[in-house]
Amino acid sequence: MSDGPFDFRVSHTDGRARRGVMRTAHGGVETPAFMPVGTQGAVKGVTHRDLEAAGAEILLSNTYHLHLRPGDDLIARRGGLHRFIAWTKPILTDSGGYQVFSLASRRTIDEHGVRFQSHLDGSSRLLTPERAADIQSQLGSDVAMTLDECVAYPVAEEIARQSMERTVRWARRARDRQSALRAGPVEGVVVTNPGQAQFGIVQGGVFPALREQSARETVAIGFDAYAIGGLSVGEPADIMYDIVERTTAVLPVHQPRYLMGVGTPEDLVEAVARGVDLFDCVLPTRNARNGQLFTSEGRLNIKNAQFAEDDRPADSACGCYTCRTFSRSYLRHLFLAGEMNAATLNTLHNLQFYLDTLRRIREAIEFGRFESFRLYR
RNA sequence: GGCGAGGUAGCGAAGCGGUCAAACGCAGCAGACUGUAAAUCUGUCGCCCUAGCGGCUUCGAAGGUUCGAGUCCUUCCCUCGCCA
Repeated sequence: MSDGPFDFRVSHTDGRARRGVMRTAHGGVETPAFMPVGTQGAVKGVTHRDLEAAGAEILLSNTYHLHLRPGDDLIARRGGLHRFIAWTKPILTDSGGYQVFSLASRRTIDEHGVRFQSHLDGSSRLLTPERAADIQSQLGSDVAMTLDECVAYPVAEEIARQSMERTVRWARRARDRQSALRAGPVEGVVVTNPGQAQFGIVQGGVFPALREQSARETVAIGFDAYAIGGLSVGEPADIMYDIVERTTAVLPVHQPRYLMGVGTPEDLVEAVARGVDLFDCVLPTRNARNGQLFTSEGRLNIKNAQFAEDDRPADSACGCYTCRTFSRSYLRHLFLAGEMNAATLNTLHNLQFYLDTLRRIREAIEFGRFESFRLYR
């Protein structure tokens, strides 16, 4: 585990829900927290200023994508990812493990690592646990994720087992590599953030026994926090909730739990109820660009003809710039006209909705009202 | 007035005797999206319904040839271009 600035303190609990603060080399994050996804060093459609105004305290970015373009060497020469993208708050970088899943048709995998055929120029790119750690060291994110294998759903138990066991072995290698990077100079690798933390990732598909084994063995390696990966890949929600519940039960209570890639607003509430502290998801940003708005009254597809002459804001309970200023009628027009403002305004709103939801979750936990919030929000 | 090109579903545009209610694109309508190869993708898109290799009415108009016509013939109407 890190002896750097990384720290996590739980200040309140309500049932299994926890409210706390996660400290990193670039500042603190109130948890439970939602991390907007900025894969390539930017959250699509909005500025950093917008993100801060909406209350974002931490961004997620991506090892694989930044390695391919503009390259982690270039970013290291710029002084690291924070300086390069001019974001002063915490950043967590995914390892490229999700690309093992999403780019399954363009990669081969073996014990050594994953060989990708770049989607940009077709070149062959090898990502190993060590390489992913090196790249993230050069990026200098506040939290580095270990390289894992995210398997699809459904998957046979034996396949899930082999994959999970390999992910544990990879976690060990990633841990050793980060320790080496911390212990002294490593040829060809620049450490742009000495205070970088490292999270291990639990896998095991939808099989409780595999999840428990994965959690136990990953915790035994010793990380700053633990993520639950490989969920929300197509399995029913109640299965996901069940796996989350069984997994958090095995994870240390004094360290953050991060549910990767999740989810819908309801997923977030249900996961917090099961002891999760961190989330990231592309839903608010991607769906915004595709015309779907998350509101206090459910999802709303701004493209629908029923909004053509609707003068109300997207969500009357929302205080974001979009909702304070524009009508559904205008938002629909912008979207159908292909104006890029449509993507921006929709993204602004969806992120505000997500960040507000987490804010309300934190308040509810703090005041011991989480269970009623969960039921009646 | 002469010569030439052309009139196909909301628009553009294929089609050159049967498998055409009619390719394809756009527009329209609806849906999907969960550690971002996504401002993307899917379905639908003449009318009717019990929604089916179902019924009905279409391809400028009217006649005709043919077992069968959006596709061939005749006449008419209308657009566009060039020449008078």
